[in-house]
Amino acid sequence: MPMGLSDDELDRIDDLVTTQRKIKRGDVLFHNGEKFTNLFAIRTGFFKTCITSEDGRAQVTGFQMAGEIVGLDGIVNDVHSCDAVALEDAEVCVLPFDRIEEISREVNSLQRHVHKIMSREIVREHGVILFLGSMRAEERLAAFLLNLVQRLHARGFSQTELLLRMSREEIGSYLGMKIETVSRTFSKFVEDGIIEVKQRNIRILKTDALKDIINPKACD
Amino acid sequence: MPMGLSDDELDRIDDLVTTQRKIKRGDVLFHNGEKFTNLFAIRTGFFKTCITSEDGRAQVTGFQMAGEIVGLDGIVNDVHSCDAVALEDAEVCVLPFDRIEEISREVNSLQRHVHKIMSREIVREHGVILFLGSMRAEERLAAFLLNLVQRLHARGFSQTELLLRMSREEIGSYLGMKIETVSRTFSKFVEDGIIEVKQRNIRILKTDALKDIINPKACD
DNA sequence: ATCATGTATTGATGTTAATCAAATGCCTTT
DNA sequence: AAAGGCATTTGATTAACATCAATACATGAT
Repeated sequence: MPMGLSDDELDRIDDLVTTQRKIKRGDVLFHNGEKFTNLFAIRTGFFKTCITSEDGRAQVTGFQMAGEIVGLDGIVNDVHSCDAVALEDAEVCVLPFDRIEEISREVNSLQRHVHKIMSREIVREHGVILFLGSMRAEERLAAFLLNLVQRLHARGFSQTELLLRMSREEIGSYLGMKIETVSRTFSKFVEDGIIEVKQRNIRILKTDALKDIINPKACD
Repeated sequence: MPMGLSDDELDRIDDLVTTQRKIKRGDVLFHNGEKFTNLFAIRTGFFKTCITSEDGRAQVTGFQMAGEIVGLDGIVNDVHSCDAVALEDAEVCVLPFDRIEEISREVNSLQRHVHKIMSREIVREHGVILFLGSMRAEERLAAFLLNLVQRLHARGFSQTELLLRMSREEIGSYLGMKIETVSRTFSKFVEDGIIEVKQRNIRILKTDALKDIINPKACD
C-alpha cells in the first residue's frame, strides 16, 4: 500500500495486519459457506478462486498472485461464496474486515484504497465476462497468457517467460473450455511459433502475434 | 436503504441525494471513458451495462432495475469502463461518490451498505462467469429467466409473468450466444410447454422445469 | 391503411469445440 | 530401475452453436 501517509496513519494500518498465515499448496484459505471475517492480502504464492453450483459444476473465477486481495465475495452476506485454494505454498496477511472498516473511517486514503480494490475486482470480472461471452478458444488462451505475463511483469518478472501455477484443467475451467481444447490450443500456438511450451513453463516468442489473435488487425 | 438509523444519520443521507436525473429510453447514463464522479441509484426504469473491447466486440455485462446501483466500475480509475444505457424511460438518483465516502466515514451503516453493494456486484458477476463458462444455451436462458423473475418478484411483480425490456440481441450478448440461438431456445421452451412467449411478454408455465434444466435431477 | 424499418423466427449448412478413446510422458513410490 | 498414478497430448467422431439466407412479424411514420 504505497501512499503518502502520516506516521500516525501508518501506525493505524500496522494495527490492521495482526496475523500472517502460511498455506500449503493445495490447501484451502477459505471455502464456500464459511463465515466471513477476514480479507487476505497475498504476500507470496498463487491462488485460485472457484465457485461450485448446486449440481456440482465447478468454475474457476480467477487466479490471484502476490499483492492481490482475496475474500471480497464474503462481505455481502458475511459468508464466503467461493473457495480460495493455494496453487503453491503461500503466505497471506490476515486482515479482519471490521478493523478495516473501523480504520478506514479515520484514514481516508485507506477508505479510498478499499473502494478501489473492490471496484478493480468488478472491472476485472467484466473482462472475464467479455472473453467468456465473446471470444473463441484461441482468443481466450491468448488473452489469458498476456494477462498473466503482464501481471507478472508488473511484479518484476520476465515479460516473456512464465511458469504456470495451475493445471490445464484449471486453465480450462477459467477459460470455459475443456482440457483437450486447452492442450490443442497450446499445441497450435507452438506450431505457429508463437510460444514454446515445456510442461508448465511457457516462453512467449511473439507477443504481438498473441495480441493479433485477440484483436485481429483490420486489413482494409 | 431500509436500516435502523437515527434522525441525524437520515439527514446526512438525505444530503447525499441532491439531484435526480431523468433518462429517456435509449439514452446513455454514462459511457466508457467518461470521468467518474457519481454512482446512480435507479429509482424507476431498466438499464443495461455493456463493455466494448478495442476491436469493437460488445458484451452486455448486466441488466439493472429499480433499487440497484450502477457506476461502481468507475471507482478504480476515476473513469467509467462501461456504458450504462436505459432500456426504458428511467429516473435515477445522482450520488456524488466523494459525498458517499465522506458520509460513510460518519455513518457506519452507510459504510457497511456501500461495502455490501460492491461485494454483491462481485458475487453477481461470479454467477455470470459460472453460466458463461460452464452452461449450455438452454441452461443459460433458463438461468436468465429465473433470475429476472426472481428479482422482479422481490419488487412485488408476478412470479410467472414478465416483460423483457431488452431485445433478443441484448439477451444474446449477455448470455454469450447469437440472436438465432436465443430465438430457437425460446421456441424450444414454448414447444416443451415451459413458457409462453408473445413478443417480449413471457409467461412462465413451469418454473420447476426451468430449474431442472439448470440443475438436472440426479436419477440414480 | 400502406410502406419502411427494425426485430424476430425458422431453415439449411458450416465451424468450433466437446466428447470419446487411446497413447504418451512425467513424477513419485517402491 | 520398474511400476503405478496423474497430467497431458493427440486422434476420430459427434454435438452444439454459429453463420448464411430467407421469411415473418411488429411498430412507427407518412
